[in-house]
Amino acid sequence: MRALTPKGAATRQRIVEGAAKLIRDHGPANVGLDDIRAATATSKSQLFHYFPDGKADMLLAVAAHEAELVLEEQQPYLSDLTSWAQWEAWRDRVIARYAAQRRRCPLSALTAQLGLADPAVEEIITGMYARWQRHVADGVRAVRPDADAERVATQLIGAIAGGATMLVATDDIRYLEIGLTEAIENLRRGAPRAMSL
Amino acid sequence: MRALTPKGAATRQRIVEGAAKLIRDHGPANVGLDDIRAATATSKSQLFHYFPDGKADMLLAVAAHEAELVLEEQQPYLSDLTSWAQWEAWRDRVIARYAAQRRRCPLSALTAQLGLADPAVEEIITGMYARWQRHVADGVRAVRPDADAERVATQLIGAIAGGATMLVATDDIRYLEIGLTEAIENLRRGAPRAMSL
DNA sequence: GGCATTTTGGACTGCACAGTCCACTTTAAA
DNA sequence: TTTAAAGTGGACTGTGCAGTCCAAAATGCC
Repeated sequence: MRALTPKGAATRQRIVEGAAKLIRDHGPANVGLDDIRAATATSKSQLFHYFPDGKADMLLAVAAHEAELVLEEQQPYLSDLTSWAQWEAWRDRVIARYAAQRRRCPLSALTAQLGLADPAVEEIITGMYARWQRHVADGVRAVRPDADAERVATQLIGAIAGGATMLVATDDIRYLEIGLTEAIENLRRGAPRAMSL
Repeated sequence: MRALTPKGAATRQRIVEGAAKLIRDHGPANVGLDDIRAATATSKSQLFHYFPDGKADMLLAVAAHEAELVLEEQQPYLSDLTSWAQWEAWRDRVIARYAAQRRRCPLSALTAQLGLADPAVEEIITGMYARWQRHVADGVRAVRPDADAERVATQLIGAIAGGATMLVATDDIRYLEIGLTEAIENLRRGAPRAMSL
């Protein structure tokens, strides 16, 4: 797998992006290797050349790719939540992104397909959430140094996850709008300290 | 499909419950009709006798069954959120239920498998959430008549959905604990009115 | 230019698994 | 007790699709 020539790397990239698009459009369950082959102008042997462990291997690469996009699409705000204005811009970006995507959440579809049992999948997902939450916690510390940043960040990530889940389930963006808005509002007006459950 | 004798109804029920258990344990993708046949002591012809449209038909019945359970397991609290003590008992029940289930969320797994494209699946899911949210909104009106009950209920359902999603993704119950606790706390101390986004 | 390695084409294999078929048995109503 | 309908058993079929194989072409290195 090492020693990829530029040409090879380009092909591999083409496969990942082509597969990602197909999966976004039709769902992982409805996309076969032949579809990917056709959409990316490749042959069966190429697919297995770049992903020796087969389809699972490939979907894993697609999942990693999608996870990366999730965070990238929140930039530059996510890395710079240093003012309430930035927080609002971030919130609007997140809501707009999910509103555009509607029910098509490639990442949740992929993980459901691959199964969290696979440690590699789990690593991708938990890693992404960890980075996401770290950025948010940094932002909390910037605007509310007295707050329990980790707790607030946990609440915020949970609100987004819930909004996304409900969006997929009911095609209604309000769960995300309300959940995220209230959570930020909550942070803004008070400063929740660690408390017992 | 009408004219089910008691024996037939029992068999059908046995199939649904047996399939539900298998799916909870192994995930819908890893359960075939032969597994269900073996686990429920039935034959292929019985499966298709009771579910003429095949596997999808059967998984639909399983999904409806699981959706029913989700609400039932929150009773009697969910229908009687008339005091803060009841609210806390409800919260504890919800958290305990998900803590016990850990990553195995049969409903999300099933819907991911069946796809929300199917109107029958969507009906089951949206119907369940609608009933859930209605109960919660009733509870809000009982303890905070001045609050925007629908908005608060939306926030609460979103927090639970997010907690469940993060539990599946990261095997960490704190998202649910914190999200639900903060949302209730938020309701308790203030009374959010409708506000512009 | 020549040799090794990477990249590519596409036919072929294997099988898991949903779905079919028909014969047999049990149930229940008249 | 007869008989029509519901219930049951299990072998069989068809196929969609992941994965294999080998041979040919392009590429890179000395």
